[in-house]
Amino acid sequence: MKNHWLMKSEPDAFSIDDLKRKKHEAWDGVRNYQARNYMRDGMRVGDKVFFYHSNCAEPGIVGIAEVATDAYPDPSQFDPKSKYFDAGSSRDNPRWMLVDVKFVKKLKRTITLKELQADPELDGMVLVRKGSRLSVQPVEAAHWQHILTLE
DNA sequence: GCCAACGTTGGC
DNA sequence: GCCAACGTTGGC
Repeated sequence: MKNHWLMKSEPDAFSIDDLKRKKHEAWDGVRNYQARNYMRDGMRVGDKVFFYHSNCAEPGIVGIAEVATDAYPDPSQFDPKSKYFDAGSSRDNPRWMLVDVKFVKKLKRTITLKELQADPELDGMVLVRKGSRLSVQPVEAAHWQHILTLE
């Protein structure tokens, strides 16, 4: 049984169009343990991912991606020049893991946060929980299916 | 740009 | 182990 996920990205930094162009992307820079754990322990190659635009004029789900690799150490944690450098991590015992994702499709329209919040079918979804900031989060199968019907 | 909510750090 | 201070996320 495959799991479903949602991953947030700021479109100014990396948008669904960037993923479409590059086809494939290492999801680096996650520095939250819960999000890391989902990538490291929960994700399997082939799992589907909602691509979500955050911190922008119209936050919402804009596309679908797919987990393309197993988890491996995020290279940026070892790079002193990277803003994601973590002096507390070592190659022997890396703190941060990531997966690569690949482009599947761009939705015909943005399914906005506003409509997701207003939809009673999505009660309890991590994304719409008050104060939820997780940038990598699981999506229940029923919620996934329902959201697909909204496109 | 503001600020509420949350996670992390570090003093004690 | 508590909790205040700080930094970050992300909607608005």
